[in-house]
Amino acid sequence: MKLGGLFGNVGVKAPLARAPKPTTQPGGTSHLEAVLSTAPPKPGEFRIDWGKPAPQAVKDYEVILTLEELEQYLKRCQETGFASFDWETAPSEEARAYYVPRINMLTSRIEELEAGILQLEGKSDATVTDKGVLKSLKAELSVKKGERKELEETFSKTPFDPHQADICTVSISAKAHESRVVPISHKVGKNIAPELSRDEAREAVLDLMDRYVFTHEPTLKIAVNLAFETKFAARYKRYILGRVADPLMMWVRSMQIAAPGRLNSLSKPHTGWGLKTATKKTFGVTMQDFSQLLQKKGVQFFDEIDASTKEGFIYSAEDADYGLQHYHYWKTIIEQIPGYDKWLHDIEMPFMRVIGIMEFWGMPWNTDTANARYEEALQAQENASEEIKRIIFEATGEEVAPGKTGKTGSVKLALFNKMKLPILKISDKTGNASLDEEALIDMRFMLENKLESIDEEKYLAIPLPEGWEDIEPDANYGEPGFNGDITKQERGAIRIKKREFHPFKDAGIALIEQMMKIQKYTTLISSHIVGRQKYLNPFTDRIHAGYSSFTDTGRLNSFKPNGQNVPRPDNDDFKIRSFFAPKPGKILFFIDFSGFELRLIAWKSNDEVMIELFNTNGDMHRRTASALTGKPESDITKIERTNAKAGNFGIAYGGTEYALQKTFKTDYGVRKTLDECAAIVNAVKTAYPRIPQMQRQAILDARENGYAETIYGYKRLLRDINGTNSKLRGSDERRAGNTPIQGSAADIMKDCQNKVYDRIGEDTFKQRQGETDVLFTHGSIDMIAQIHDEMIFEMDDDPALVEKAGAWIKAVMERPPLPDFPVPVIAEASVGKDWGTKMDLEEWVNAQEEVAR
DNA sequence: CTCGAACGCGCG
DNA sequence: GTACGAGCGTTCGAG
Repeated sequence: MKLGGLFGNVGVKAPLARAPKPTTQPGGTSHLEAVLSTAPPKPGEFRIDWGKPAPQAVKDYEVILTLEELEQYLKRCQETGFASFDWETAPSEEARAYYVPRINMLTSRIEELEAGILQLEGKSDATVTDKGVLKSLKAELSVKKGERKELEETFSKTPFDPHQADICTVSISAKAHESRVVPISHKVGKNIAPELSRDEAREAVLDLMDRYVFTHEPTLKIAVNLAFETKFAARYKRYILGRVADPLMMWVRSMQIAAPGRLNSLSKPHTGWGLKTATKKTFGVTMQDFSQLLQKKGVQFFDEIDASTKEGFIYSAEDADYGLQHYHYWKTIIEQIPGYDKWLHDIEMPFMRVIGIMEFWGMPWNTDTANARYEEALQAQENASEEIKRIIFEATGEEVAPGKTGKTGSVKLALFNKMKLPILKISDKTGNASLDEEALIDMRFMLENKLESIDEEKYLAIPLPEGWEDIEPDANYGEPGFNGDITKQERGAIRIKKREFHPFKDAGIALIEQMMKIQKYTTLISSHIVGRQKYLNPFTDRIHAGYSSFTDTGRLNSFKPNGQNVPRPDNDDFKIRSFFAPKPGKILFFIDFSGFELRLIAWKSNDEVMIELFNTNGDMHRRTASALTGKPESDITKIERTNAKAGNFGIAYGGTEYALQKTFKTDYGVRKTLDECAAIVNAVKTAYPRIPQMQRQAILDARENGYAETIYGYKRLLRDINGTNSKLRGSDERRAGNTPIQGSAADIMKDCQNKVYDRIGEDTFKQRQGETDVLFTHGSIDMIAQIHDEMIFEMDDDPALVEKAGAWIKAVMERPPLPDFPVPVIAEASVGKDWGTKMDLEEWVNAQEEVAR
């Protein structure tokens, strides 16, 4: 690799071919690196000149207390082209009115209980009744203390929730080392525009920021953790448009590639790299600590300090200043990583706003439906548990505790030691018997077919030879029943045929049935009903899942709760998706990429067959089935198509026959031999010869580069691609094939969502300016979730609006991701009153028009 | 009593 | 030995 090619035309100060200066900057190993830099870079090694950040200057920090001054400073942002900004937030009046009395009530009850306990404990002639009362008082005290602690914690976190907090301070920086702080709603000291109410003042401040900065395309809006700033802007119906940057994203993404050793965690690369840490490590500056500041002032929330004094505003001022300084420094780093400046500015940093808006809206949740189904689910779980206890007791006389999973130690003991059911899978790490769905399916199959080992499955298809009744399969030469003419397979078949059923066959099968049920019920209840409802926001009646994009492929992930793994109705007895239902007057709109990854494989591999198929609206699964069976596509049965679908799907993962076999067993309920699965894998590779070719090429590229790359330039290091450990290397080879597909899908989805955010922001701004011809306004069309190849919107229940907006979104998604993209990209839209019942968009619009007539 | 590993299951 | 990516609840043993 040529250095010039790698670093070509980037705006760094020092020529890169020479050894970097000794430095204490991230990734810099000074002397060692200087020596090594004369050798060509190894795969995955980026020769970064970590440079030297500009030194700190005398600070120009001021408080702004009039709207006129604010306007002047925002004009200065337009002049410099930079607006680094930060919100400070504090609980809203509503939130305070909600939490404070509740906490106080708990406190007075706790005091009452403590007094009662003290009195009873002081009693020398305590009766049995007294002792009972004392015990119950202590129990209640412990409960109340727990409740208070939880409520206090929740209250203390309200500043992070735009539905329970307000912006109380804004800080803005147009240039490094200068910063302006705008106190809006502090309870002490001076605030901006004292003649206005605080809500009016906040509106006035945001209005200026909106007009001069957020909607001023060329001014670069900079915020560390832009998702947070976006959320609070959305609270006031403001959108951050045009050019944006998030320095946190810049330093994390830079180090992920160029200095992974500096990160605390490779899987969660942002951990321990917040603004304060990054500023210490990059500039050697210790910023003021937020909680220490509050503690020093003896207050709980930021709006309780006087931000009009130097000591009070310096904290906010620093955030905006260092945000900008980080931007300048890390820009010199990302420019040295090929493609990263563009990818970060065009895709990744603007996407932080999408994360913010999706976290802001969350998903509507119907508590009544959820509670009703929860009762049903608990009953089903209880029934399964009782059945497990009963079956094992009747079979063995043992009393077991099935727990919530039916797989506790006592159950395993009864299962394997008393009932002697076959052990199917053994864990590599602990040597314990596994009882996952696959193992249970195999166990049941063995009991049903008298197998002693799952390897005997292959004998079941062997026809029994003539006179098998008289043949003893295990007899030696000369012994009665010996027959030297039968094959090993026939011997196996006879052995099974003559065998008795397992003594606990029926009990075992019944037990397995219940174990499969209880595990599924427990997962549904714990993770998907209780585990979601506990995140219900009392101020919105919605569930606001968190999102992040620090995954290895660049995909989004979701947490607290995970909004991307809600069970599909076809795999969920309790229909949990139907709990997600908007209020009357609203509908949910779903739009998903059709066969997205397969289309990206067609692009990446340039496979003529796939390209032709997608361009002629052909059916890829049918085509694979045809290749597999040799039959014409018109004769392919549903089952044959399903088999092929599993094969097509698996190929993207670097598919093996073993994994395919398992997929068939657990997902499709079909038993297939390894040979059959290998035939399917082989059929796919033969039908689309460029796929394996592309995967081989991807491995070669990754070996040379040390990373895999996506369509718009995200890079994923593959540290073991040239390693000696064949298992790890194999994993990285499959990743090399898969990451450009999965990661490109993520890039394209982000780009689409960015465009939707922009559109909503533009229309919402226009509406505020008095324009009436607007469609995508905040509160009428809202992007509320993303599940990898699907976006979910909440919209007004207005067919004309849904149809128009749907068409626009569809068009955005169906744009070619690159010029001359070889296959069409297709998005399919549907509408539902809730997430559990969807209808095609067209169908729904027609039905609505029917109703209207 | 807390914490983390292992396991199992939900999604694309 | 047995596929890509992700989060979370339960169980169980270590500290």
